[in-house]
Order: sequence, then structure tokens, then C-alpha cells
Amino acid sequence: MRDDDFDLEDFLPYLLNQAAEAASRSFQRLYKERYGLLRTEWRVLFHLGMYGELTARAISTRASIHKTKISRAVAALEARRYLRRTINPKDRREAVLTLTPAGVAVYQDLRQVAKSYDTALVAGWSPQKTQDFRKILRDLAVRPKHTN
Amino acid sequence: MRDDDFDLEDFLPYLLNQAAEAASRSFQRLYKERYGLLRTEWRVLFHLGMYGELTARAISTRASIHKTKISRAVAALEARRYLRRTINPKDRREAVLTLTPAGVAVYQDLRQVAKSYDTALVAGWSPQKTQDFRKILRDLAVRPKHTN
DNA sequence: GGATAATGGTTGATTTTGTAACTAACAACT
DNA sequence: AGTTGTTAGTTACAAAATCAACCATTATCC
Repeated sequence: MRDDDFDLEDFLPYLLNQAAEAASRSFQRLYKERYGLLRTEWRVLFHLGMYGELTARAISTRASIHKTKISRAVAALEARRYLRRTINPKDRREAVLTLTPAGVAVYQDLRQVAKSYDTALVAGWSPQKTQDFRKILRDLAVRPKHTN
Repeated sequence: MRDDDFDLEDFLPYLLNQAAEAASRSFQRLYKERYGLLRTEWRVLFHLGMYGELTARAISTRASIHKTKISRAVAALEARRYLRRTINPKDRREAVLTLTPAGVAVYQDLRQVAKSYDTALVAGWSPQKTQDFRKILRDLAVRPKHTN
């Protein structure tokens, strides 16, 4: 194997991580500063904001986030009164999660922020390029199993 | 703001993270199983393998990894005799890091693994697509500052 | 030269994450 | 009904990441 037929800087897992880190970090500052949310917390918040009432498990599956992370994020969001749980009487193991008005307000605000952040990121890209890029990422993201 | 002009699933920081997670996770299994290395550890190993002798700080800057992470990874790699430090006599604060033969061997092996992993990931992509994708990621990754 | 600042790197305390084991509720099978 | 198996969600403990404070050494400025 020659020395030049592999370049760390081009290695996809590495590159993806660098890009994701960079994007997440600077976005993170926005929701962290404003509301002191953690990453999993805003994700849960957004899922509920976007898709309405969901159980913890539904979020876990959709977002492929481990259930313990969800559990802790939900507890934190509930403590801040951003959501409430309603135990399903049909199956008392599970609880439906709903944003409170306060939670909705935070979501609305952060969605704005996210939207402009995203717009800024792709500024100058052709619609085609933007679309293709997202598609590739979506395909790459399909693989996870560590959700449980 | 209408409800449908922002989609979490298309939000780049989110999407990038999902893709990066997926890629990193499955690659991680490979080096973790074989050598019990941590993420920062293989990164440091690869940097030294690819670019030769470097100081901790140089790696920190190049890879934008926080210096405490580097410090601990270096200590771990040194404990396994994968690298040694040589204190720079010109400036005795810093140490140049060098892979030992054992470290080089691990690096060679893992580089092979990484290479095939990468190849498998882009299997079926046109060279153009592959190249464009990497370029976008590289551009996105340029932003970090939280290195120190 | 001596005080002060800046830099490379390490360490310790705190916070988050990952892993596994667990509880409670439901389902399936006999 | 009673055993056995699953599933939703939580919790306890270990591993890792983050943050701040810290040494030791070199650079800067008076």
C-alpha cells in the first residue's frame, strides 16, 4: 500500500465528524445560551414541536437516539415545564408527551433560529447542490441500530 | 411562519450528526474490537501515522480536538507503547510525538481497514459525486474555534 | 535582570454519556 | 389462572467528555 492512497482528511467518517461537530457546535451555542438546553433536549423538543404528541419510544425510533438519553431529556424538559406526560390508559407503561405552551413558545423561537441558521449554511449553494447533499446525508444516516 | 417551511429531518446540523454518528459508530467497532482504541486515540494515531512527528498542540490544531483529550489519548497510547515523546530541548515545554514500530504496525493495519471502509461507503457513487461530497464537508468543517 | 504575561501540557472536579440491570405493565400460551 | 416472554421506561454504575485551575517553561517588556 502506497502512502498516498489514503488520506485522513478525506476519510468520510472523519470528515463527517468534523463537519457535524462544526455545525452542531455553533448551533448549540444558540439554544444553549438562550434556554440552557442540551442537544438531546432540543431534539426531543423539536420532535414534539414538529410532529405533535409522541411517546418516548416513538422519538427514540424516529431520531435513533438511545432510550436512556430520551428518558433523561424528557425528565429535564418536564422539570422545566416544557412538556407534560400523559400516561396512556390503554397501556399504562407508556406516556404520551405534549409540549406545554411554554414549550411551544421555546420551540417556535428556536425553529426560527434553526431555520435561519440552516439558510445561512447553504447560502450560495444551488438548490440542486443543497438537495443532493441532504439526500446523501439522509442515505448515510439510515444505517443505525444502536437505538434499542 | 408556516408549519411546513422547516423540516427537522432536513436540518443540516441534525442531518450531519445523524450521518456522522452512523458512520463513526460502525467504523468504531473495527478499531475498538481489534485494538481497544478510543476515538481520540485512533485519531492521534492516524495523525502521527500520516504526517509523521507532531507535537500534541499541532494535532490539536489540525484536528480541532481539545487539548485535554489529546493529552489523555497520548498518555494512553504511550502506555501501550504505540508512541513515545521526545522533549524538545529548544523548548522544554513541548514534546514531539513519534510512533513506535508497534504503533506503526497498528496504524498500517487500521489504515487498510479504514480504506476499505471508506471505499465501501462510497461504493456505487460516481467519482464526481464522491469528490463533490467530500469538498462540501471539508468546507463545512473549516469553521471550528473551540480547540485550545 | 526581574516582573508579568503567554504557551504547552497535565490534572482534578463536574457533567454527560454508555451499558446493563431493573421495575412495572401487558401479551401469549398452556 | 399461571407461567413465560416482551415492551416502555427508569435507574445505578462505569466510562468518557468538558471545564477550570494548575505547573513548568519560555517570551515580553520595563
